[in-house]
Amino acid sequence: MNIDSTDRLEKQFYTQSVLAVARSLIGMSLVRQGQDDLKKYIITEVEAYNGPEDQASHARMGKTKRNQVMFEPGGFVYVYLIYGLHWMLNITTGKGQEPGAVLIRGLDEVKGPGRLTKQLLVDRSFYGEDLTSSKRIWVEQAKVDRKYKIQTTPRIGIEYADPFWKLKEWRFVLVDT
DNA sequence: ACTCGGATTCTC
DNA sequence: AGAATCCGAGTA
Repeated sequence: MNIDSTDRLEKQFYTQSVLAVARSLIGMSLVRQGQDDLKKYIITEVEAYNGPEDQASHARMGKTKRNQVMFEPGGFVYVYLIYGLHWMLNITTGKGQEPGAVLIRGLDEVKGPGRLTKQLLVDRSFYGEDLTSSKRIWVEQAKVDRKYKIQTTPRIGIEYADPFWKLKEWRFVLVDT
């Protein structure tokens, strides 16, 4: 089997709206190719962060050194360090006009955005990685048959945002049925 | 140059 | 409930 699976998601998937991408990523496989091992993890929890008007998003202050990849067309990795301790893994979305990113918060084996980057060895070296061509990380359609529904809730850890944005149900969680 | 605080996790 | 621990962003 080809190591670079033909099931890899292509550019047009990521250039959809951030909400469409976030919802669709639930149940898909996050693939991590290491030195001599390839692992696939089902994505079970994500959050959508939208353009400058979203007062919970890093894009709220416009384009900066840290968030600049959010302003590119979708399909890139956006990683940043939070609390000086944890790397957050995001996937950028949109056509390039409107910044957007989906935070990967949980996998079937790994609960928590900080824990999963630690387990998958994702750090700042992944900033800007192209998911449509990377040799070490990408997303593909999961092959396993799994019955589930998608639950939505407000996003976690954004107490700084005003209620209008804090209350938006832009967190998506896989719930087995 | 200096301050502030965060899309979290672990331990007490 | 508090600590750990870094650096980007805002202010000047």
